[in-house]
Amino acid sequence: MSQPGLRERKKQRTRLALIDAALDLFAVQGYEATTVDQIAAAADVSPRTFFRYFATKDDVALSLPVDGQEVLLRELAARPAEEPPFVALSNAMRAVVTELQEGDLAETRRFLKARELVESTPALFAGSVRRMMENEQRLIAEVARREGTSPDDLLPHFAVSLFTAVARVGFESCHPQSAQDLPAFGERLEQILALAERSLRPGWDRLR
Amino acid sequence: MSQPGLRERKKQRTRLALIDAALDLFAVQGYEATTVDQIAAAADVSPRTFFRYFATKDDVALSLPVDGQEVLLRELAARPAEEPPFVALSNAMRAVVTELQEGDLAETRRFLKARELVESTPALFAGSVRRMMENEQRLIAEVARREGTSPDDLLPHFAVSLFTAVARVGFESCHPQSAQDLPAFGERLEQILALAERSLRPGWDRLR
DNA sequence: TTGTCATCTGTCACCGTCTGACATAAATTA
DNA sequence: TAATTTATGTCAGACGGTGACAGATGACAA
Repeated sequence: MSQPGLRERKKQRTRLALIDAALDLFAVQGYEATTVDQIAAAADVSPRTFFRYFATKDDVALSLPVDGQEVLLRELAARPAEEPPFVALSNAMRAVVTELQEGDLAETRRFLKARELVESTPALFAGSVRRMMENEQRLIAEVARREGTSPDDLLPHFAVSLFTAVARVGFESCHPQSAQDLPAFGERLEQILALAERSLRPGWDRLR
Repeated sequence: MSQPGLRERKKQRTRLALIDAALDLFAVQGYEATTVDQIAAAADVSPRTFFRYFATKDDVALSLPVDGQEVLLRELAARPAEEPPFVALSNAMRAVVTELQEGDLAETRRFLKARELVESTPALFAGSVRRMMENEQRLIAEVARREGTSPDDLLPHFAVSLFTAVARVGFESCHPQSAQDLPAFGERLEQILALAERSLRPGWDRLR
């Protein structure tokens, strides 16, 4: 019943072992105080192998949140074309949160752990922001495609930039510890989206 | 007439020498291909001394833009209390651009050079965003102080986050090459601020 | 089962960033 | 000029990250 071969399963196992080992060590000793050698030793692989799975040290903590960005992009592409950019982005984000709630428990726990760590570690936070900005370009491209405008057009940039700003503010002071607290994510999201709606003029994100 | 002593002047000179050497080398060879040793050699100091002036390699390229952030904060504090947050932030930014136009020519040239480099180098751009986010906290604190609310309050976060998003979009595709093109900055700023005003409801950034 | 092939892994050597410690040289002050 | 700061150079080293090569291991066909 296991689609992937032994080799592939082994790879996934060491990948998760590295992530878990890193997350634990980071939580106990702090990010900077933990060396790649320690992570590799804890996961029972050579230091060189670590870098075959993750390009940089922060990648190991950021890989899960980055996957989340990927999901957001996928959900955005799935939204109907009638929805204006900001609405589509909002609904895509709602779908991501829902997906997180319905996902595997261990996976959710890992994600929360990683998020907590990233939020409280400046170096990791910086890396996270960097990847978010890279992804922002792809969000802009997708919005431009939906709206039938050029990616150089100001509106997609403006809409996406505003949306990420809103989302960032919404989640920055929301720290669910366990998977039980997860609905807090959804509530917080609705709260901040409501505030955004109160602040923005109707139809601002679509040309008339 | 020179207020600071010889020692202080010498320090400023090597500091500028390091910045100029770095900016030149970065422009010619690229950021990653340039080593700290090369920069130090070009500025005629030991590599160790480089790190006494700049904590990291990217610091040397980012120090000027970071100074700009400092100016923004100072100008914000100088705005009258009647101005709502977003207006005060806008006017503070206008003041920064004006200050840049009226400043020393060589200084302006350096700033433009650094900005161009940061914009086109992912690693530097990431560092730039990181520092901007650190500064964002101070902007939030200042807005909260002006409005007499807690820094934990959602509104200062929201207002500052929206403003930086707007500013970022406005400047991202504006690349004045020489000091002559500098008015383009101001025009671009007015353009994006007008778009923001069209998109936001009047009075959104202040409690009623 | 066996042998071939592709792929993953460990070892080694290396470069570049960044830091602590110590000695030296230069500027400041008396 | 002598004494005291303070900046700088030299040195050694930790850590992140990479290329190259060899050996181990799973995939696959005969």
